[in-house]
Amino acid sequence: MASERTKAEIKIVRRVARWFAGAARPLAWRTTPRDAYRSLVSEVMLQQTQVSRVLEKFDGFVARFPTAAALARADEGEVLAAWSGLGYYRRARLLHAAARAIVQRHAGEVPRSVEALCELPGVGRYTAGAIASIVFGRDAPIVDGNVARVLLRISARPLATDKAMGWAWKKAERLATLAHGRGVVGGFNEGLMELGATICTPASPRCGSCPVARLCAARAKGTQGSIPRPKARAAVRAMVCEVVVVVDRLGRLLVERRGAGGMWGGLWQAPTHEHEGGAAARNLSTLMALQGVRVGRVAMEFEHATTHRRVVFRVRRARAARPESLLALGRERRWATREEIAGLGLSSAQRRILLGDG
DNA sequence: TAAGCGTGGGG
DNA sequence: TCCCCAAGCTT
Repeated sequence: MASERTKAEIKIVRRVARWFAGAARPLAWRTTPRDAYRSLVSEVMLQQTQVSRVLEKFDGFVARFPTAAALARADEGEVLAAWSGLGYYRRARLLHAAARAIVQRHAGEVPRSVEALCELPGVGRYTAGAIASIVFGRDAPIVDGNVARVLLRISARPLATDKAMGWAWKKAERLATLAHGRGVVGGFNEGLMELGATICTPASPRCGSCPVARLCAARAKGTQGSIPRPKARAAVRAMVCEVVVVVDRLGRLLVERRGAGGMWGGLWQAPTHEHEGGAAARNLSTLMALQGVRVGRVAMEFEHATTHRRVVFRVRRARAARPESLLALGRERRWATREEIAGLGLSSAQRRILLGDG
């Protein structure tokens, strides 16, 4: 005999799955049948990233790397270039490592179990559950920001998303099992996310179009607008990037590769010196002067905001008299034409500086 | 555990 | 203009 809670949960499962069957947006990775590799790529791209941003990159990425084996064979530089502009670049390197693990440990086939998926680099509980349930129909829950928000509202729990993840996973687990028993776990899981992305949005949820509005406790109390509670704001640090765009006699530009860790890890840039600003700041123009480059006045300055930093880019231009003298110092450096630079992994700010885009 | 990691669009 | 964020993962 099902409890009242279970009866309500069964209704939620049925209505969300049925709604999604008719309301799913036709996205590039929603093929019939689903392809595990394409799902993996899309799920990693979608981590903390909006669908509209991913749509701009997904087709190009899977055209260039159509299988896990093809991705595994690629250089890391190629992968970062294909990821260029998407942000959170560590994901690209982890996805590359995941493809190599799939080739080495799973004969080139994306594994089907949550446990095996979780062992892949860059694949956590959410991504593993999404692939296991949506592609392979396994009994696995998923909780992302959308799902957490929808479940908090349905249960009228006034918590911040990040404080409610333990509760949300338990709730999602019960729901997923009920959905699995009815053969709709993938459609239910993805439907819950789709509901959060398109109807149960953070601001101004469209309850009039929601398939579970009559089962929603927050809706009944009118509190959906204040659930979830806002998260604590991340501290934002100020930073200055002193950049010199150096040109040689052939019109090529000097570029260097950033170290693997930290912000924009592994990406290419015009020679850049970062500091926190203020009186103690060393200046890249001084460093370049020591290397025989005469640096002009600031030619371009702009601000670039990230989640944790507010970065001022201060760009100077210079002409190299002895180009070879610049290559040995510090980071990996090379001279490159504009066409070559366009094919490198660049942050959006450096793309703007080096190529004038954006 | 909490901090670190990007981006461009929307309110 | 400014602040919020969006299909998280790693260390």
